[in-house]
Amino acid sequence: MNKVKRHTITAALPYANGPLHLGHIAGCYLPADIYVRYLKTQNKDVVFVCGSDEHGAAITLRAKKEGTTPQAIVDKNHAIIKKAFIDFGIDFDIYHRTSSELHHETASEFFKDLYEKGAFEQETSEQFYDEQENQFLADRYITGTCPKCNAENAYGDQCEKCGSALSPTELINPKSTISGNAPILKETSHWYLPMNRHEKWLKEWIETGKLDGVQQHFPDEWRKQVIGQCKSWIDNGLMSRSITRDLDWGVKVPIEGGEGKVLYVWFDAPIGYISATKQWAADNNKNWEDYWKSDETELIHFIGKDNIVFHCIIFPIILKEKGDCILPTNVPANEFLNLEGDKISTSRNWAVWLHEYLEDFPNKEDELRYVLTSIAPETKDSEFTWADYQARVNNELVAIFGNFINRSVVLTHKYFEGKVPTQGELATYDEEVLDSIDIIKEKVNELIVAFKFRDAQNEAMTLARLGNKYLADTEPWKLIKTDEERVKTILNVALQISNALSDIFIPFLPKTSSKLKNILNSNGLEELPDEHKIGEAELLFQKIEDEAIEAQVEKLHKTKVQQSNPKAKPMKQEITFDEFTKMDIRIGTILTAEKHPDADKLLKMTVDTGIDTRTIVSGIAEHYNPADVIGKQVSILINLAPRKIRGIESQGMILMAENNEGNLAFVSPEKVIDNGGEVR
RNA sequence: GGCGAGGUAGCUCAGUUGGUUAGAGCGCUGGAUUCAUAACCCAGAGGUCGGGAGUUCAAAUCUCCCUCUCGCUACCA
Repeated sequence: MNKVKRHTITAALPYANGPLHLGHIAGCYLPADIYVRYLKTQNKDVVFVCGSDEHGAAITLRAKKEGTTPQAIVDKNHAIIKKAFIDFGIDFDIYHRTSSELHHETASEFFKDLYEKGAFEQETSEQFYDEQENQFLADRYITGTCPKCNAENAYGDQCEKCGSALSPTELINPKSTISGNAPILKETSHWYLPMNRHEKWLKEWIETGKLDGVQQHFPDEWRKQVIGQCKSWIDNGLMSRSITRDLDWGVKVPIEGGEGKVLYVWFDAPIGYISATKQWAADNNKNWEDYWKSDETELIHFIGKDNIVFHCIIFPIILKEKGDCILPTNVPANEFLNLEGDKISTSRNWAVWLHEYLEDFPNKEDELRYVLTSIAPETKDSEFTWADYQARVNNELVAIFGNFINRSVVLTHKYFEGKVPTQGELATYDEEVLDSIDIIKEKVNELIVAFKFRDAQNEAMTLARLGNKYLADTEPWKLIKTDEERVKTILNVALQISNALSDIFIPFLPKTSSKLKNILNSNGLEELPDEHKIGEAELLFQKIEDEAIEAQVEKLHKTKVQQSNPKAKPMKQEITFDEFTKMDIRIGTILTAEKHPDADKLLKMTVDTGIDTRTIVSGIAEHYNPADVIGKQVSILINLAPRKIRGIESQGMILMAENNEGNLAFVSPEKVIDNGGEVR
């Protein structure tokens, strides 16, 4: 690529369906913010865009459930998220939203343009339709029994109980969530992005960094897991993906035949980066096209690993089809952040919410930034624990950084009335220390540019460590009795280090940096001049007390307990006795059991039902070893229509009880019953 | 099952194209010190680099097999 003149930095658009947790912050917003703040210290031309992703069926569904409008839902969440970002100090140039008029316009134009270029294929298929409401039902508007785990109220695209991805037609007893009626299948037409057309250039672009023969990025600079994941996708063959939906909340499909349809969220959301840039450009007298269409612009997407396919495959296809847009220069996706030994989970409420942290730890934004950067999941999943948070704040920020500043400032006040003492003749040691300031700065910069923020921050801390060592080695508190001139030089050097720290930490700890600059009275000063008056000593960081940490751990576990003992599911619809007697449930004995040869979760069993011996395939391999189930008496639904599962016909269903954690147990008779005994 | 990424000191992590006694920060132990938020400074202990086999003069690093964790994916009546 040509010389980089400007930078377009994006951070994944948060979904306006709930608040942000620490995983989001560590995953993309904090690294993006560090990178951007660094670029700005270098006076680079940079725009940092983000915004709320406000479309999608999940939001309309929620609105319905809460008896409000989708707009009200997103207005509320947009405000919460935006405020949390501002309070925390993520410094977007613009935090936009996809429900804005400008975004609709932009996404609409994009679609139309690509449509006219023949980038899409139209396909007709059968989809569920609610006759009473006269509308097609998006995946999320259909619930039914999950075909995988039998949970009630699985959505048409996903079962939240077992996490399986579904398609609506797989659901058992599908129901429209709008009218409650059973939907019918009806033909509808949608547009698809035929991604297979793009496999060849994508593969070359990912693997070699070349696009149409031009070096566009350097794969060595990309994270291994990003390249690996992309190759995996491409090598498995890219499928056509539908980019429209029958829904009325979203960006309207702007072409003939598109009535009643909107763009699917993942098509519309990344374009949000562009519409945000447009808005920012309009507000700041800039030309947005410079930031998306110039090959002198570096485009960086900060995301979590769950977003790799969208940013490295789908969005690049869209951008390339558009013709005049640049492709991302790098996509430094982070892995996941775990919490206290478990995955972060919104549904189980196993999370530390950003807005709650900001309330519980006022004015400790930088402490959280420091810890999250120290443990950033850059190369593998990492773990946040409150004990570690406390240790890092107390042992590193307080003891090393804060302490060094405090001792330098206190000594200056004590001996020289708060004025920077004149630098006398420098000893070799002084020169070495002063030289290492620039060396460390240079190293930090190199690491930031390579997206190694964890290492970069650690390198920055070495300057504070060096400062402490310098004071310990030179012992000005002793020398003051014998050699005041020497002490002047020593403290001058210590203050120059302090000042350098205020610069070097700008990207990582912006609030601390400006606090330090206030203490040193050094805004805009690269070096502190002789006799410069500094402010009073003030602690940069406070220790985190044990009680505060214990309270957080307790809070976390308490909310989890609440969630893991939810109320039992509501009763299903009433049925008649007749309907009940249709089910023929018998006691049977498992005779043989083996793992299904082609599936991990399935056991193939033969059972004696008293009537016959038959084969049943059941998804319990993760809960039971074959050897342990042989001989067990179980309840079997024997008149269920046979069905082939992964190549083997299953003739009935073994009844299982399931607890809140998804653990399974056989429903067995309390004493031995003859095989074939009826359950009624 | 397929694919991708990981498994390195108590904890969080580095280890570039294979090369001398495997590193950092924190924690731990001991020492020194008092300017400083019992902070800082010095020293030390601590690792058969997930397990096994192979290639090589030489393997944490390359190859194969196994195993565990995370993600994507298939299967779950």
